[in-house]
Amino acid sequence: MRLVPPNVTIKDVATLAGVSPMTVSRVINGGERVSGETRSRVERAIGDLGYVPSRLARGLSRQKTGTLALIVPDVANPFFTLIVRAAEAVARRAGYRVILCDTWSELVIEREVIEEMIAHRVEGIVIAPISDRSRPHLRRLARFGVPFVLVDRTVNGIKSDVVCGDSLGGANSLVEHLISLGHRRIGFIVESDQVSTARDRRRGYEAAHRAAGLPLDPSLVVDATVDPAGGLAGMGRLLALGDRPTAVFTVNNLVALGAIEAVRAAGLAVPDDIALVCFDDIEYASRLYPFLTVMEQPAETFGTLGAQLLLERIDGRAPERLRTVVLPAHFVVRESCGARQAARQQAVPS
Amino acid sequence: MRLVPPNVTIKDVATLAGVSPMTVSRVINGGERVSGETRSRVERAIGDLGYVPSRLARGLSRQKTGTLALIVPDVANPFFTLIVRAAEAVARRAGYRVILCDTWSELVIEREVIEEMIAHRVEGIVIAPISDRSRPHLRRLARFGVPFVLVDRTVNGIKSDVVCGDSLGGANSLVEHLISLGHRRIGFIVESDQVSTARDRRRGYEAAHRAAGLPLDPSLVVDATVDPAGGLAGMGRLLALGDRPTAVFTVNNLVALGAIEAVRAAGLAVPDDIALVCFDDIEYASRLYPFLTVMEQPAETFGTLGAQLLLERIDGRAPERLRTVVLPAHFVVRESCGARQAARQQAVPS
DNA sequence: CTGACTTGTGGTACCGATAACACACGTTGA
DNA sequence: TCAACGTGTGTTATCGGTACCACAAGTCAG
Repeated sequence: MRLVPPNVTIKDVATLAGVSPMTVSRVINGGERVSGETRSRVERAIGDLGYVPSRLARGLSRQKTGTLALIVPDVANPFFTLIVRAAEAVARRAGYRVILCDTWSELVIEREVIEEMIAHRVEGIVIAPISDRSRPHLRRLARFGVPFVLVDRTVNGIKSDVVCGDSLGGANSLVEHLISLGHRRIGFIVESDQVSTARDRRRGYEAAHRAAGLPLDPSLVVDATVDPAGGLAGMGRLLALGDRPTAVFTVNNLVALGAIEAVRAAGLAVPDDIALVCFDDIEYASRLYPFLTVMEQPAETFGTLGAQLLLERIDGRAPERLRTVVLPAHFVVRESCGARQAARQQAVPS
Repeated sequence: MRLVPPNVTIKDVATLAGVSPMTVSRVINGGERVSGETRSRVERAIGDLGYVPSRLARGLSRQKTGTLALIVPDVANPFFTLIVRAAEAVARRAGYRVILCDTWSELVIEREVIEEMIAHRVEGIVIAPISDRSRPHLRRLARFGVPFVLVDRTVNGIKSDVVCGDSLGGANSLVEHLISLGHRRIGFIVESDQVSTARDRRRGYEAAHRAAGLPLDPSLVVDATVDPAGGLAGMGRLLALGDRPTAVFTVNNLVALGAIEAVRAAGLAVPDDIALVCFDDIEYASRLYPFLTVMEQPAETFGTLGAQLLLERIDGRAPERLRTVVLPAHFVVRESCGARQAARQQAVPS
């Protein structure tokens, strides 16, 4: 097993097959008029030399790379992982290669990554942006004429195709549910208003209160980072309130995990002392222990649709106007909200 | 906000700045002898035109891309997700860009992806291969002189740097633990012997039996796919045995989830009727519900070390000989093995 | 029989950058 | 005063492909 002599090029193949590079190129790219005999001679040469055409050269001369980028704030977040897989599958089936980028929810990295993708001359991008502060990065994409689709989050001041969930309606339903269970002081652990989903869920939270004629107590709404640590801290602050909430809504599942830890650390229990609901499911956790009452979003569909809209835009199959797809969320009642417990107690009156 | 005229090139910048393209190139790449005045003129031109150098062209002319690939069988598996994040962080800090590829545990896709990465002229690859059947793909990498590091799994017949866990020792400890709890019939749900980790864990399972003088019953070892569905099916078969096991060891965490479902579906409980242990933790699930007794592997370290070994190899800083790093696993006792329950009963004798 | 058309192939320029060398200027020291 | 050198910049060729046109040979209709 000899090492391939550094860089077999199309010329080497051409020489060995006794044809011009142009003919080799035709064989590689299929179709085109090449006689069967020549074709097989070239194919043999390719095999013998172990030739793999350079995407760099091809991209440069064709002026297109056949590559898309997929940018998310956190691949380790199961929600984004699902989006990524689905989008990649669609892109691959359409013959595109996909570069996956993780911004770690850091603006600086997001900027670098986007710049990098422009440099790579990707033909389009599916991106779950970090927040409204991503605006300059997206503007830059627009300036370069790189088509992009926003998934999960919109960005103020950016017009583009969008696939997102019904954060407002979903939050409204979750909080409504808590209210219907008799809760009057409902905490909300949420991230910065710079993130569209946080903003919308906050509006849903407020709408549900107004609809029920409940007052809005600002001290019940706390800001946090979107991870278990944020949930831990956020719930800590809520529990420290003089008049603490009897139920809490967290902006997503990871925050909920931290919140539960805080409740337990305080010697309390979910849902007995604090009822809990949140957005997004954690598939693996729910299989092991179907506990969290959640507003489940169809993550794969975000990815699938995002990629499809992008492909249509790239191919020019898309309509002129920009499209916004809002996917409904699915309410899953389990233990953490206390509804089942309440039902059981009702069924067996003491 | 005007659209950038299609493709600003180094020539456009040169013209606007009144210099040659070569000088622009010098400015872009820092260092080099360029007068301060010229430099700032060029920089202004770059800014005005919104110029971003093409990586394609640069890669082609420099004959190196500054890009690494990261290939895993399943990004949605939390274990691989952690590896990916860690490896990417290391590579990024070293100034490399990273292309992440998911093979979906399918050989065909793995082959395509590897071919694709050769075409992209990546400078090195960190790969968690699918199984021994990945051998031809890796051979091809070797043939092309693309350095690669195997993580998590080795491949028969492939020599390279490797970072893996102590599957043999870990499995041995897990099974030993079950035996020490009094179990005599211990099931094992595992994937094909073509996967090195499965092979090693099987050897550990057998070693523990031999050390304890227990017989090996082949009917207790069942093959399954490495996901919850596999666990469900595998446990189903074990439960159907006339003389069913009292404890089960599953090859990883996802399989364990399915196995638990099967136990529950049969109207039984873990650990009361069936004790359960497995490899790999699921961070999010364990936070919510610290239930599974696991052999936890330092996933991030797999990624960090894998990337480091690769970078050293690329830079020629690595020693001639190939290195194999075996990372110890960490035994975490929780509820699913029944040890705590046993301890409690012992503490409070009836 | 001839001109138009098809088929298979080659030649040349070019995609956008950089490597390697060339060269026009000071500077400097003997 | 002049050779040797350093500095800043330009020229040319090249990386590995493909687009576009040219062209020879064969086919076909009128």
